Amino acid sequence: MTPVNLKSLAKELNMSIATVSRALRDSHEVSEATKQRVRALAAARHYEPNAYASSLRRNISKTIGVVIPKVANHFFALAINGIEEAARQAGYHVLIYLTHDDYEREVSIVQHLKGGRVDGLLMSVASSTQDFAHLRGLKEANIPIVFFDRVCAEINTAKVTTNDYESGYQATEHLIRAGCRHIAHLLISNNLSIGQFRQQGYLDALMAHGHAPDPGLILHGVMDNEQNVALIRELLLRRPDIDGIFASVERLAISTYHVCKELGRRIPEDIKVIGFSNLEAAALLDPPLSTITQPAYDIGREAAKILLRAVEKKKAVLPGQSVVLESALFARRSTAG
Amino acid sequence: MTPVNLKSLAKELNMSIATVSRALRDSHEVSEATKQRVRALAAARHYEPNAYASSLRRNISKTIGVVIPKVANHFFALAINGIEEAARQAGYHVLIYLTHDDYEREVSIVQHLKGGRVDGLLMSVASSTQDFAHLRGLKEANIPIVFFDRVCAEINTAKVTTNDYESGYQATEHLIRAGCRHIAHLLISNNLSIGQFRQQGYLDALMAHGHAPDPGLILHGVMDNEQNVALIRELLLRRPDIDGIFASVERLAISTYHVCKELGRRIPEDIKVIGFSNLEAAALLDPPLSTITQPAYDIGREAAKILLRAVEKKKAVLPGQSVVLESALFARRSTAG
DNA sequence: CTGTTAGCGCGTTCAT
DNA sequence: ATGAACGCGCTAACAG
Repeated sequence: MTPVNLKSLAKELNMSIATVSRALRDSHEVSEATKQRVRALAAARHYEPNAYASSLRRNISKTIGVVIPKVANHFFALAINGIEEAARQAGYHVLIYLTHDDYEREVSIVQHLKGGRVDGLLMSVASSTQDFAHLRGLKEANIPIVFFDRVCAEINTAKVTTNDYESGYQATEHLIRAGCRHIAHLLISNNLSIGQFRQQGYLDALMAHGHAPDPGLILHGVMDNEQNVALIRELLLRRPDIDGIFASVERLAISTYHVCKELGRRIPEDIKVIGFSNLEAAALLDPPLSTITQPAYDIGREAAKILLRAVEKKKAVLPGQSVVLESALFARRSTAG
Repeated sequence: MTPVNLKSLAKELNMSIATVSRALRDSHEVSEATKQRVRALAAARHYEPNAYASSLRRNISKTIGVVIPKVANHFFALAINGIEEAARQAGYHVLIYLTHDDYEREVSIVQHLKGGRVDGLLMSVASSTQDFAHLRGLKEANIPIVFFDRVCAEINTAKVTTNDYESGYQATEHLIRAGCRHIAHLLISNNLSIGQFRQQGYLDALMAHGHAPDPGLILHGVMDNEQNVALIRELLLRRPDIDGIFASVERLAISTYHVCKELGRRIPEDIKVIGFSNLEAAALLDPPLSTITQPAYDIGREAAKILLRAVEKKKAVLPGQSVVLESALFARRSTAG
């Protein structure tokens, strides 16, 4: 099995390696006749350039890395879809890394990536991440980074998010208008900016409509879903006055459904529910779940395009622009007045 | 910004590049003292080896490619999760490529990958793929491949699937036992083996219980979901005797729900439904959807492990072993007797 | 237009 | 136990 590379092609064609290389890259400084011969043989031999040799020489990998907490989550799956699309169109490859929301793993991944395996990085930070030293080093490594959805405020670079504050406000206002007087807010307890924005929207909407925020109505969920179910059950039993729930995370909305069924609390008659969710089947739930749905595909695509633009220009540092795409509110029977 | 590489480290330590390289690779032919010094400086300078130089030299990329139709699908998302886990544990990187069930794209991707960018390939073939020439070339390129879920029978290599025939049989039998007399089967019309296996299970189950298979009850869906809804509507109107539906694909099951609601056909009173689905929220649908659920994470993980074992052994060709994992049937209210 | 030469950063000889 | 030298496959600078 003789290897098919520039050298073997050049030998068979009786020309230099450089000429073959130029011909295949369609250089203007090579005759059309030569190009034809080279291309013909390359096709016949099924020549494929060695990506690593090329990367090493040009110091460009034509690869971007995507670091996300998880992939078994409709939001991230759709985002990857958008990222892959943008990357493919630009001739880039996509490396996937999952942090599982683990800080150590995130650090390890990012550290490794500084070795030059990727030309740029797309990232949604892990919820457990608080120290961002590992991200600062990227600038020195000449690797631009674009955050999407779960951004890191401390790093000055491009960010693509959704209008989380407004969405939280709208969701809460929607419940208020549907007649809810005691609206609980379920969120995952971490230091992610999106959670904070959504919560602030919730709080401000309450205030704007003359409802006094009640700390006892805010439930901080955890990673383990079993525990969340227990926490929600406890909350609903402790506060039977709750007549509305705004879940900041899809999983908490789903768990709310389970608990309500268990406790015999009817949705939406007893409690109205709305949640952040990208669940396709939300409309088919029993009852249908009202949702705030993020344009996940567009977020991924937009973030990738911004990154690739920077990569092409060899800009290691991106301007701290913040692109905000809008989520959509789908009111369904779960919040019917 | 002086680059941090073996050369710069060697210069600063007053030793040769070779020694630094050996020390970092923990070679036994270098003194412990030297190792300490090298490692200390490498850590201080945040040295990361250049993956491409290493790959070029060793002819090993420590990277596997995953080629799948889509990622915004719970099955594939979970599979990637399993793949990434196995890869990470073995120190491998994961490149993702989406075919969108397009044959041309699949060929283009596979062709490109022959350039040596990956050490191995995991693949679920596109539904439109009929010619497998592009896959045969992989053996010459020394790239082992493992198929999962959507396998290619014509290529002799390892495959990881679920027991699709048995699942189709069980699903149908479940409907029969629930009292259904006219069971329709919805599948996506393509040449994928899984669809054929599931259909055969359906047919055999009917026969085994004395039901004569009726071609008029088998609906071949298409890619476009709008059309599927129309086709299902037409089928239910044309055959009001249908009292059971076995959907071979999640999306068709969901569409069935929509059509039934539209036509006022109650589930499960009028029609009982069961479908292949990895939808987490299936239990919360209205009414709950009975499902055949594949162990997607395990499929991905298992496939990756088999591939990585071959990669480590530099085996370009894998024995044609077929690993079959079992799906689980979750009977819910949608098929209640 | 084409050939020669010189690396990219690393791992592996072969010396010593 | 360490260093010098070569080459993986490719691209770019410089000749001619």
